[in-house]
Amino acid sequence: MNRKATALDVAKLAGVSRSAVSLVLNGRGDGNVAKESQVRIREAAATLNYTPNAIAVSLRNRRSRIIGIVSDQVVTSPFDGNIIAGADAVARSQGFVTVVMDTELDETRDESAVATLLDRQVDGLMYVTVGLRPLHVPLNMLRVPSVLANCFDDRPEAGVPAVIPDEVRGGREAAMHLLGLGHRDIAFLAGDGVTPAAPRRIQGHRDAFEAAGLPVRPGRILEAGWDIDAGFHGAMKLLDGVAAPDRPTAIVCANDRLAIGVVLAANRLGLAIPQDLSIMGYDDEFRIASTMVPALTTMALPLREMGAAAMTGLLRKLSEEPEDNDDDGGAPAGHGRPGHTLVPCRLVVRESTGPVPAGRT
Amino acid sequence: MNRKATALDVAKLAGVSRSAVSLVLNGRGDGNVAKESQVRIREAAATLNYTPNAIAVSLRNRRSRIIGIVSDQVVTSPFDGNIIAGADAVARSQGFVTVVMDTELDETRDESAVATLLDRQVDGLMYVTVGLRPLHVPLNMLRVPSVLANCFDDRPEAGVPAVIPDEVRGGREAAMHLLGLGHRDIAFLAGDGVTPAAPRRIQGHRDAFEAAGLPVRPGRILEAGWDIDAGFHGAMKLLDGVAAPDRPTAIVCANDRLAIGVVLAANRLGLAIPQDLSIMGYDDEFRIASTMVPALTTMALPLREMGAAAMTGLLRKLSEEPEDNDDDGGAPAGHGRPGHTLVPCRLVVRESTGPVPAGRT
DNA sequence: TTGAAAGCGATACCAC
DNA sequence: GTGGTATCGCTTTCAA
Repeated sequence: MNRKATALDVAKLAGVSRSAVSLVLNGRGDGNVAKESQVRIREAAATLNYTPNAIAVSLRNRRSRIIGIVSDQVVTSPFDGNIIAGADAVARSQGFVTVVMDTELDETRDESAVATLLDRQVDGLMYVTVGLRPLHVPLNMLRVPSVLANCFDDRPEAGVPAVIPDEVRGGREAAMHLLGLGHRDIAFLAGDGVTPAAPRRIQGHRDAFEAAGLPVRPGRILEAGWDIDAGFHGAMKLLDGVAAPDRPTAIVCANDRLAIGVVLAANRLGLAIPQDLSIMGYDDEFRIASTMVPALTTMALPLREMGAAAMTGLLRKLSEEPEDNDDDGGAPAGHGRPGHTLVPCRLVVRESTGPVPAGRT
Repeated sequence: MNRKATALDVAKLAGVSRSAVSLVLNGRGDGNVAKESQVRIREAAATLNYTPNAIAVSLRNRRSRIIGIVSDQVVTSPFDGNIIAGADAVARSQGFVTVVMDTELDETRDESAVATLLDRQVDGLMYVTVGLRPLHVPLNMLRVPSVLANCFDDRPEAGVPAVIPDEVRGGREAAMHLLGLGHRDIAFLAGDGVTPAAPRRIQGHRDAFEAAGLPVRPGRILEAGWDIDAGFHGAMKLLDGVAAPDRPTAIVCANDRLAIGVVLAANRLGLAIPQDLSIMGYDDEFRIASTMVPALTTMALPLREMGAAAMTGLLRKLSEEPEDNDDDGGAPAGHGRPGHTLVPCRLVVRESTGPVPAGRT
């Protein structure tokens, strides 16, 4: 195989001009090019294994059919990769290609990543983060249609639409699951107050109790961190040396890793799960929640759906305003703050939750 | 901000020709353009916020300074993302940009991903996989300089250099760590026989025993899978209902998730770690191994280094053969099979391993 | 129905 | 030292 064939090669082989080749291969042959020539052109293209040079096409058309994705650390961390998967699937299905640049959480690289992508003539941009968080949107993102996935503009007027999980509802439904199993004393191991996910999940938790007309016992909401050891120590604080009637009968964790820590603590204290203690995770982390012993009941983040929704909205905007710039950004479907699309989480019931122990209802 | 400035805009503003602009901005001004003009050109470029259109440059130069990375599922899975991080860091440091396409393990997308990247004029290609494995190299990869990271050509003549972890040595050093602590009865929970990582780690394990002149007890090597539940059940098989003298005093796991399962089993059986049982993981999975309770001693995969080594080799090849094609592929540094660069793993000692229990030496 | 020609934006050669 | 011009590969308009 030598250098790639060009449209000119195809034209020569088919005995026509470059224009004819272009027309036919872009589906605008009928009515412009003789049927016979069309066949010859297609044959020639096939034998030469011709695919148009995307660079030249981009230069000519001033559009590249590339969507640039800036990731804060989605690529390099173990989390949330499925947002990109969902986005990419939608893009591909519409003939777009995604290009991912990861800044590894270095905010000084934000603008340069966007600039690089813009220099490559991306038609649109998407910013994806690990974990829900406010984002200082790179200024240059406003130059092309853009969307945020798992993050939202930290400036009030929010010009860029955001697709985020409905964390409040997730927290609420997690609590409702346990409430429905008869639990009344439920603890919540939160992450930290820094990222907005934990507070929202807690908010939902409180909402559920309020709706049920039940009180949340004081000291039952612990800011613990996000990792296994944090879950372990949080659980020990709640359970170790505490008489049974004063122990929570269920613990909701702000993620699955915390839940692992809680299970480790329960094991060490000789508490059976879910007979003595129900445990819930959050995230449905891949091959963690489902393979834990016992398998974790958890609230699955709608990562794929978020990515797909964000990309769908972006591509819609692209096709609406083929060449223009700043539209007034009509609010996309969904509720919550304008410009924020909330995607619901999914309750996944497995083995780590069960009915409240007898005598604790 | 309107449309981007072009070289022509800069030229006009500075009162010179496009050629001068091009020369100056590419550092070839001295000796070609008057000092004075140079200053004016730079000023004009700055005020217009000019950056060259990368698409146009690529078309003209027939090189894009883009390295295409095809990932089997590195982006979308939680694993091995740091290979890409390491590769990207090296590429960026040399003025290259990486573009990642993830096939989500769909091999039918391999060729089309490569083709898409080739159409975009990538200067080189890298294929990255989750977990060490043989790869049926997409034919089109041979059209530009390429490299494999964490995988290797499944055809013997291996035209494409590969950078992979030294799994045999990793397994050996893991065993040596435990041997050094006095353990003599060490079990190995392997993944599956399908992926080459587990067999190689086992090989290293056996090598260490042989070098120490010690036997590996029969039944001590279990093919278990890769997940938490597999580790749990494997450990139960080794430990549950077995009299102390017949229990292994240490268990090496083929990854950290298995180790979590083993810890869960040990907890349930009332075995203290590491007093009664030492446990080792493998991978040093991010925020898993280090936050386990107890924190896991493990063999860290050199992901970043692998990515960096692969990219370094690729860029070197690019600069050596600026425009040509097929070189005869001199073997890169490293040992093992020619064209395979082995990167050593790193032993990380934490709390889950300790001296052999008294009486079991 | 077809082909010639004008760009898209930048680079590099070659006269001046 | 400088600016005109061909070229990269493709699309699209406009005459013939």
